[in-house]
Amino acid sequence: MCGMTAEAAIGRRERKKQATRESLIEAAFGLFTDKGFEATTVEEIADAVDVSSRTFFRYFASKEDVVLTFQEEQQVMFLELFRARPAEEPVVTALKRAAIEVARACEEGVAGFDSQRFTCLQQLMETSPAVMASSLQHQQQKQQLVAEAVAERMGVDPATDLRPHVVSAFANCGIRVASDCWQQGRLNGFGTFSEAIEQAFSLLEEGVNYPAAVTR
Amino acid sequence: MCGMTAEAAIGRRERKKQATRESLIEAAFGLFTDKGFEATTVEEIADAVDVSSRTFFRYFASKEDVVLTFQEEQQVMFLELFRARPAEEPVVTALKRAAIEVARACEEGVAGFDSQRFTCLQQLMETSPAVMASSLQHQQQKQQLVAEAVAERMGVDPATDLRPHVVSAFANCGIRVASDCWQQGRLNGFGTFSEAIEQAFSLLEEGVNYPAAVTR
DNA sequence: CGACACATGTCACAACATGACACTTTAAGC
DNA sequence: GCTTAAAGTGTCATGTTGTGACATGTGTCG
Repeated sequence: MCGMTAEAAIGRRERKKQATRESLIEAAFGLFTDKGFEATTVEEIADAVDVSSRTFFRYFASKEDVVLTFQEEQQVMFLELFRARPAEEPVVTALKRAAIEVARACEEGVAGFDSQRFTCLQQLMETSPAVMASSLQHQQQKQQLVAEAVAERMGVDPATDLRPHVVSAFANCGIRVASDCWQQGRLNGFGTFSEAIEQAFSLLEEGVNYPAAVTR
Repeated sequence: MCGMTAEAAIGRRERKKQATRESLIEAAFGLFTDKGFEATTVEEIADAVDVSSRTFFRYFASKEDVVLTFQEEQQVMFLELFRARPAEEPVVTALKRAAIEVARACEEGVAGFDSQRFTCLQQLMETSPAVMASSLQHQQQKQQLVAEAVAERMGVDPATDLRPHVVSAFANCGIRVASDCWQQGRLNGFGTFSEAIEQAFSLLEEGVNYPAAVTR
């Protein structure tokens, strides 16, 4: 540990790769913010970083893929936090706490979590159907991992028990709904994203099978 | 009502349009089933019906759009059935019953609901990410309508209350999870799609905030 | 230094999607 | 019935996404 950072430990080639990758993301987010998602072409992004379009597709499978980078990081963090929750906590409560922590990180912009990009991603999803679609799909795909973690915590077999899948799907939904409603300025009074998440998951904790006449 | 069907009441032009549209769907599903979604080109579909590719895009906004036709119908039926549920039923219960009815219709192939196409759609979603993505997006989009119906039933304002949105999102999830797990042959013993739906929604009715040790 | 692996550029190409314009069929008015 | 407007379709051109093949440089390691 002679003061070498992890960055310096790896070779120049790897460093360059990371650099162009990061540059591409940076350029992409910039252009998307300025001109919108569909209006900016892959060629423009590549040109901005001075690489060929072909190279862009060696880093990202599609134009959508660039913006999902961020979501991927969120997902990883979420899963880690969830696994770290104390075992005594009921499942949904643990999921809620984990989700809130991620939301906070996004808001405050902790360690690599750029809050500006977070906002940008939210807006892109609203304005661009393509981004929305791939975001949903990505989340859906990652949901499988959450289901496994949930099953482990519950001590049941995810291959035969429906419950962990249902729970993880609902967690997904909670986050999505909170995000949507927060974006649209719903939630009378509540401002932050994490508060929206809190609210959505609390409903799930309490149960949602409301009778026809709702008074509370 | 001199024996004229609704079909004959409209003009020849409209009839032809419906015919080509239906033919396109038919041809598309056939080719998708045979060769898979990505492997069949729009041109092939168009050729099969003897129209130009350009015409295809006058009927459907995209290749994905063809397969979503069916999902759209399901959605419409679901909303109708939900609205028709007795007011005394708790919300989630009503959603469950409606979902089960739709599932039954798909299985049995009632009135325009071809059970073969239903199966095909399910498989396409599993095998083709593009289909999955657009399906998710379509469902997400239609969820707004369900939220409004839920809000109406609950007697609350969807613009300021988070609950109807959460509930409709969860309903969506329930259907999705049931579909996925049913496809993958999970659900020890339970065979039909409607039974899977039943199971998923029942969990939601009962509440899902399970403690760490699950015994039941 | 020299051999090798890897990243990138260039070229070619297929498929999706859309705009513009011309042509035919259908519907509607007199 | 004839005319005229509207709607559907075909053809052509074009832009963008995404991928395969091959050549060329640049980094890595012995």
